[in-house]
Amino acid sequence: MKSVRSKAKTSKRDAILNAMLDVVVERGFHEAPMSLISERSGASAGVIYHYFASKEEIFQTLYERVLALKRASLLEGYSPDMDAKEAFILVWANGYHYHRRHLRAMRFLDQYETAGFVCRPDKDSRPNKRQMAFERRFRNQSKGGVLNDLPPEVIQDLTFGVVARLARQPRKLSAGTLRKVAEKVWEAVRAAD
Amino acid sequence: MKSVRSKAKTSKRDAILNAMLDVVVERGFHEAPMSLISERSGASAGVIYHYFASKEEIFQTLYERVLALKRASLLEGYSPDMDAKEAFILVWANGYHYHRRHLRAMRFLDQYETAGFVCRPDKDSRPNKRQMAFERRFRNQSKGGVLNDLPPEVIQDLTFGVVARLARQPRKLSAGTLRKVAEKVWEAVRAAD
Amino acid sequence: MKSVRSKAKTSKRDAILNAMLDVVVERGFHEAPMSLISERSGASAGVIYHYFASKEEIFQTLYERVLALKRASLLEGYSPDMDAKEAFILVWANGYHYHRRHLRAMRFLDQYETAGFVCRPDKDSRPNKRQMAFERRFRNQSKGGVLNDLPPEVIQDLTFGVVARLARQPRKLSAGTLRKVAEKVWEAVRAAD
Amino acid sequence: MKSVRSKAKTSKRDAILNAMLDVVVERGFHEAPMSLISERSGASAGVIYHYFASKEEIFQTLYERVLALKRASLLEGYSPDMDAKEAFILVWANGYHYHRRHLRAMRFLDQYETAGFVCRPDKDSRPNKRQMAFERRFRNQSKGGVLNDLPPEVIQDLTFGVVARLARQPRKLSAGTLRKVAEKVWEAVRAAD
DNA sequence: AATGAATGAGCCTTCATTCAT
DNA sequence: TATGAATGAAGGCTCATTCAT
Repeated sequence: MKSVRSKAKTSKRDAILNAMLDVVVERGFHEAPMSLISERSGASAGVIYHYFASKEEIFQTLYERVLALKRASLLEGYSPDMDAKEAFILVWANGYHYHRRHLRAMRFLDQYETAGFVCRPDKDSRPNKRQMAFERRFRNQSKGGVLNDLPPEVIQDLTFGVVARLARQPRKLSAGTLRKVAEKVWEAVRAAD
Repeated sequence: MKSVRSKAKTSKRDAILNAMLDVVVERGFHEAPMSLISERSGASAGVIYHYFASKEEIFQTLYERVLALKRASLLEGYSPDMDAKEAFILVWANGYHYHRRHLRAMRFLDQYETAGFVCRPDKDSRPNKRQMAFERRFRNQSKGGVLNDLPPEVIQDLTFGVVARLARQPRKLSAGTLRKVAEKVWEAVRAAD
Repeated sequence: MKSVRSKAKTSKRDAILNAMLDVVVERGFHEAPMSLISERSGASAGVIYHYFASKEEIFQTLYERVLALKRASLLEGYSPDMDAKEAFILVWANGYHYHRRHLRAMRFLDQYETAGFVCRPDKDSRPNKRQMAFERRFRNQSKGGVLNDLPPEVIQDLTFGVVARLARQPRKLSAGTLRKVAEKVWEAVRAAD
Repeated sequence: MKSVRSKAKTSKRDAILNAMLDVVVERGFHEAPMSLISERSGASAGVIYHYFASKEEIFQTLYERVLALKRASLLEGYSPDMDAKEAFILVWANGYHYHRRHLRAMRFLDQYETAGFVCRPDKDSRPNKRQMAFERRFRNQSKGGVLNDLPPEVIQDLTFGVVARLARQPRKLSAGTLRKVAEKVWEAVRAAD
């Protein structure tokens, strides 16, 4: 009994979040009235406020959920034993595929961020050990990492920035092209020999 | 005086456009009520509709104006005699500086586009001869250009995509760093020897 | 209680319609702002749009409701056995009294029609058998009826047109006068002996 | 010079009145914005207020002008020597033709009156001698006139009311029909022998 | 948990009118 | 006389949110 109930609960909450995601992606932040969320999610105007304190909170929740998703699966298949270049290419391609699989969520992120919402620094993102080890390896040469000494935001942009935008393109890149691009990017950010 | 009148006229129209640009950049498309535009521009709620048919038209006008600006100044200082690499770096840096000088306008563009407004293909953008010559030079190797054969959207992203995002970063890059990044990018997109 | 709710619901909808009727009659179509309807009906500005899609729709609904009312009660007391003249006088007087009882509704109708609103032909007005029999009897002599051969619109005007306008006069006619007028009208439209 | 000027003046004033008449007839009192009057009349928004103190005054002026027109030509062709019945029929038919010739003006009148505008009793309508003589003749029998003793508003309605409505019908009545109707009406209102 | 009627501030826009020129 | 930019008070309508049920 309980589980059924709490499942229904969960699924209604999710329905609301999903409806909001869809609507924002399809129509933009403006033109995302609660009435539409209500209609699409199947939740009445009233209950929505049982699950969320305000419209803002739905955005916030969605934002955090999407961010969390994003952090999750980049390191799939990675092991510290791998050659640095191969590791980079793997993670980069992971990023590409991840973005393509979650295009709607990514577009929501875009909107959320460009629309100027306050993006409070993501508190839940304590990197786990694996992630920390990865980050320690892929940092500037001067800090003992395998990357060159361009400023971090530049590195960030050349790597994840590029992949994020490529993934948004309508045409999917072939595995071969993807690898070629990854190699070019690697050349741009790797430490000099 | 006619000039006074027409100047006042022009400036009020401009004041409206500028107010809208500012407000959208500062607060997003949502939360850009006409009342605020009115207040900031110094134009009464009523006159705005003397200059523009609707809020939408203000957006549209702004969008076109910003696009036109953007097209304008990339090739400054470029001459066909220049070495390809140097030319690339020059234009790339032009892009960087241009974006930084017009950050607000660029942010508006971002918003306009990510917010899902219909972006009708820019009809006024007939490239002039100089631009066409430039484009002929900087195209894929297989088409006789100086760039490698990665797909155009990839090239686009590696070059202008990167520069656009870097320019949005809060910290301004030094001339040295800028040049270094440009060189890396150039290595990524240039045709193989 | 369900009945309470649905009653409240109904009565609020009705309150809106009544308020609109009153306001339009008292002040005309122009000068019938929604704010006043809201105030008079006791419905907030917002809920009105819960019951009606637009101001126009209120007009439309009112118009149809009034038309339906009008069709209802002309033949009260009429029986085919009655002498034609007496029948005519009865129905004519029915019309008079009906109009006087629903003066406000009739004035609304006047306004609606003279103000140039589109009056789509009243679809719900299928005459029942009794009405059809009546109409068959009271038609032109050449078609087997008891009326003379003046064109239908003239007949219409001499009978219902006259009664409608008389009913709008401030002073109520006495039963005697009413009968006298009805007889005069009957003389004007009856078939020659 | 002067005459030219004052003629232009007059014609602009008239243009405004005519534009208003047209617009009100075509679109109703609501939806008759000054901007449209300005456009249709060729007078700028500003000058209109040189000729009229307010929108209301335009209505008022128009109303009085139309009323005056109406009074003007009913007695054309009438002479006291005529037989009462013939006189009645003549004047009645005059009314018919007059209304048909000035349908737009009449519709304006309808609108003005049904829209509930205050209709101050028409002060300029001092009947001239001829009119007074006519009215003295066509009054109740008990007051020495040639009409029966139905109440004045009833008489009014049976005569002018009927003719006014008939004239608004799309189809024009033939001279023959017109005469027949006039005779019927005459029978309804004339004094008993 | 859930409904959906209700609220009322606020949104975009219109429009009668004024006023500098 | 004439212009038309400017004003600002509504106007119709939307929408996040609340609340009785």
